[in-house]
Amino acid sequence: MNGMTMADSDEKQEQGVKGTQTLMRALDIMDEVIDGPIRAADLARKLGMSKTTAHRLVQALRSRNYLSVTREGFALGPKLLQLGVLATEQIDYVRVARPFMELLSDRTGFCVFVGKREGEYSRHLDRVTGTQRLRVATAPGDRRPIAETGLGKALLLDEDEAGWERLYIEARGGKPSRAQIDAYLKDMREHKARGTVLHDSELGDGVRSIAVPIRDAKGNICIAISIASAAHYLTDALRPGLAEQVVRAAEQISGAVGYSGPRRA
Amino acid sequence: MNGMTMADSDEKQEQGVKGTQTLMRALDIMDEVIDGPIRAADLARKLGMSKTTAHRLVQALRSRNYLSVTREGFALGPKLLQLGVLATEQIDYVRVARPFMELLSDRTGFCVFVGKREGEYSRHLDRVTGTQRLRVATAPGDRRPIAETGLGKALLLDEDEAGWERLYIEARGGKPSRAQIDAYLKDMREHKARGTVLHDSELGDGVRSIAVPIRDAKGNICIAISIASAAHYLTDALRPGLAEQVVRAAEQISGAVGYSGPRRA
DNA sequence: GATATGTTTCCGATATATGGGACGCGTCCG
DNA sequence: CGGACGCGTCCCATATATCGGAAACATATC
Repeated sequence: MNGMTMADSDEKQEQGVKGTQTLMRALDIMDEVIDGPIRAADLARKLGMSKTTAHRLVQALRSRNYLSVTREGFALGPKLLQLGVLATEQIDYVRVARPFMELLSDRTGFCVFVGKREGEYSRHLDRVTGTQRLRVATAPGDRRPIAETGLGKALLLDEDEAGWERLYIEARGGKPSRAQIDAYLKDMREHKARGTVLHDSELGDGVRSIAVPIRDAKGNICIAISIASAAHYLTDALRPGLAEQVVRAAEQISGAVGYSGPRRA
Repeated sequence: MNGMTMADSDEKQEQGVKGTQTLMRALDIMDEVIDGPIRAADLARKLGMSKTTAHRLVQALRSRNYLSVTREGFALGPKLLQLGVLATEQIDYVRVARPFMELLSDRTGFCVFVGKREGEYSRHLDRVTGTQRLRVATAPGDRRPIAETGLGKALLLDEDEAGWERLYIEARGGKPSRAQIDAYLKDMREHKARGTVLHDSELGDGVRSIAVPIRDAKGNICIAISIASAAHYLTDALRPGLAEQVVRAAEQISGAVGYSGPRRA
């Protein structure tokens, strides 16, 4: 159809590893099949390979159960179910997140944290200390009531309001006033709508943070990332721009652990 | 170092598709990585390929996020999380099961059914009519109380006893006697221990069935398969051999939808 | 039954993957 | 401290595994 004939003119810059054309093409096929069942002939057209090649690769993938045959063409195969489940067990969120945390720290200069939920607590898993003189003391391994940290709030964004209220009361130990609870809920609603948590420590130590949830392949919040510093540095003026960067980092990490958007079209 | 040199003795008979050595080797690597993080050099040894080749393939897979690098070697990558989830949505249990149902029907001559659970009911999804004159009337789409069919019982094997009792009572509409309930529970315990459901219809129509659950990649029972016929054909003498065959079919289907055994070693 | 679209097989030329070997690096050990 | 070892990385000549054309076959469309 198009001038695909010979003129692949410039190289694809994403070739990456040389000597793997076959593999790469096969994986290209997998990527196409992600979008739903597709016919071998269509694959050949879309990927600019001969019908023969498409057919050969597709058969190979099917013989290994990476693809399955359906009435409407080839679909993702059962082997992927197995691999998916096993990958879940092998994935190390911290290791995946590391490089992105470092990048974020480099670009902002702030301390970066990731943490996960442990029941009513949030557990800090990893930290990248920024370039700033003033450091936030929280160390990996620390556990704090989930409702009272920025990271924790981010982990709670999918929770319902009853959950927020319950966890807030628990975190408060004593019994907060109705007004306090309502203020907290209002706060959380805003965070949720924005997808970003802007947090000022209630301990009066002037620590501020910006936290964003990270979602796994199933769309659930699995960990959260945050940057934190003294309010003196993390000023209101800077917040929007920084929030933007944290969100971007969170999106990249989400992608790297298999998240593929709110809902596949 | 070891006698790996040349003596890979017999070829793999499962080469299947020709002209895909690279792909096949890459997928062999994936299969090795399934067993846990592994070093590139070990892959080369285990799979009888040169270090160079192993390295090249591994890099290619990593560049596509099918593998990730960890301290202890290469592990399953985030892309598999994404593919796993999407495969779940694309998998069509009925289509996967079809060929196995036909095989089972051919070999036994009986009617074969598959069905899934719908709350307190079991829904018959597909049927392969056997060669026998006498046919079981249940058609795809039919819904029966889950506790009163063989297929349904197989779907319940993972349920706890309280669940069994509740569903049995519901199925009975009226209130069964304590003795009836206990008999039912005893029955279910036996089915569960055996992994196979031997069912005689309580309607007095002389219909018998043998049902076995099918498990998905997570190990959960997702559908069940059964053969059914008149007790006149499906005699006590035949039962053990037939049960064996149904179990084998169920195992194959389970494998085809990603189940990888009770628990990976 | 004729046309169109997709699937499968076969085969020779050549682009492509292969493995030997070398290098740098970190670690273990005497 | 120096040497041996294991691992990841790179280069390159070579063998061969891979590619695509063509055509038989299968199925859908009209």
